[in-house]
Amino acid sequence: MSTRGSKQAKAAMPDRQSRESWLHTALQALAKGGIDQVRVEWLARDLGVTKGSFYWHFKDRDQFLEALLDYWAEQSTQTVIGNRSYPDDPPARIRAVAEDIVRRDLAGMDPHIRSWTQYDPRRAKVVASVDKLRFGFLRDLFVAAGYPADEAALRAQCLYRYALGEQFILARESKAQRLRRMHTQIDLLLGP
Amino acid sequence: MSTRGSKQAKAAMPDRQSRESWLHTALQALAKGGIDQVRVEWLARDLGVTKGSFYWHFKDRDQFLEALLDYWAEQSTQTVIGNRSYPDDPPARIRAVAEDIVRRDLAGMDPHIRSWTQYDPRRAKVVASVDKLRFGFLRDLFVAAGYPADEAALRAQCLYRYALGEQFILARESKAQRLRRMHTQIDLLLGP
DNA sequence: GCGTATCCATACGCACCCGTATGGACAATA
DNA sequence: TATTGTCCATACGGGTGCGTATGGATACGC
Repeated sequence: MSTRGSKQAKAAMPDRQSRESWLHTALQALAKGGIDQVRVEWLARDLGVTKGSFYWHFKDRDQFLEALLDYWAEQSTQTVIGNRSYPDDPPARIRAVAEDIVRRDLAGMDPHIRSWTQYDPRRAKVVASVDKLRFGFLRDLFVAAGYPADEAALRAQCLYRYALGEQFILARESKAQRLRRMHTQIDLLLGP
Repeated sequence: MSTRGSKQAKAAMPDRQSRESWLHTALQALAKGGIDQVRVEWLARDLGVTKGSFYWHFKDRDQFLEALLDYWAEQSTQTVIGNRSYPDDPPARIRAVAEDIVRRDLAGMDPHIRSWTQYDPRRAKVVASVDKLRFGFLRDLFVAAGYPADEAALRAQCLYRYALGEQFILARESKAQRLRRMHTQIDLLLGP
């Protein structure tokens, strides 16, 4: 079936799986259809192995899902904070960061994550910490743009909820349309 | 076990189920834990009957879920449009409607709905129509407040996404805090 | 070469949930 | 009372996904 056993396989596509390769595949599955798409045997099929591998790396599905949530938190905070170089001009910075949020690979994952974790206090805590971190990053941008603390927080909260809500609007729009509207949106927030 | 068979049962709690009582219970289950909480036998247990009733009212689970989505669409649009009496003053109207959105019983359902329907074109169409209707309602409010069409649409889109995103923030906040922030938010949108 | 550790394949039992088949309880009607 | 229609209980088959038990394959240290 697969190229299993070939010794010239690239290091990027190894036969032996790691914890992270399982988590990565699970995130893909989660992004496509929610948490109930994350099934052990389905992930195994995607990876070209059997679940024997899964139960070697993880105790059970519950512990795996906990690890998956932490993995998502790590990925999504890294994406926002990122070490990318943003412009120095504060308004341009805000625009660039907002674009990154819209463009990022994790787009569309949030509804699934939040639907999954909404009524589980332990999991909700992880999501809340991610929200706090991402919001704080945005707020600091508005502070850098010259707004006082409370004004900056208000505008950051608006922008964050806007970006979050944007993911859930299922209207058939191009990414360009979304970006253009977000620019107008930011102009409104940076205005008075 | 239950009061099954008592003839003095209120009409609001009948022994015999209807299509709507199944759909209502399913919405409750959906709001609590997503679409995978909507299981035939679990709903039956909640209703105090067996699934024999379910399969008399519905063909199968798939058709039931289609009906459930339509039921949600009907409920949520009715909640927004509602025949409630809102103030005449446009800004006060906007505030009142926004409060209703935050306060409404359907709060917290959207993430589950959107996580469920995101990658199903037929279902996404239903959700998109709900978005369109709710957005149009908000936009008309801003038009009534004196904004030109494009400005009104921009502000309505911002407010709608804000309200949508608000549902997904899992931070431990009181409803009062959320309402207060939304008021400040609306003031910002009504400002310049 | 030998043992050991790492990682996966295979096979199995089990629980859960869907859908069906069949009959029974109850009400309305004649 | 007899009959018919409505609604539900019970029992069953079948599929699916979780977790385990066990052995095999490969790599590495000695």
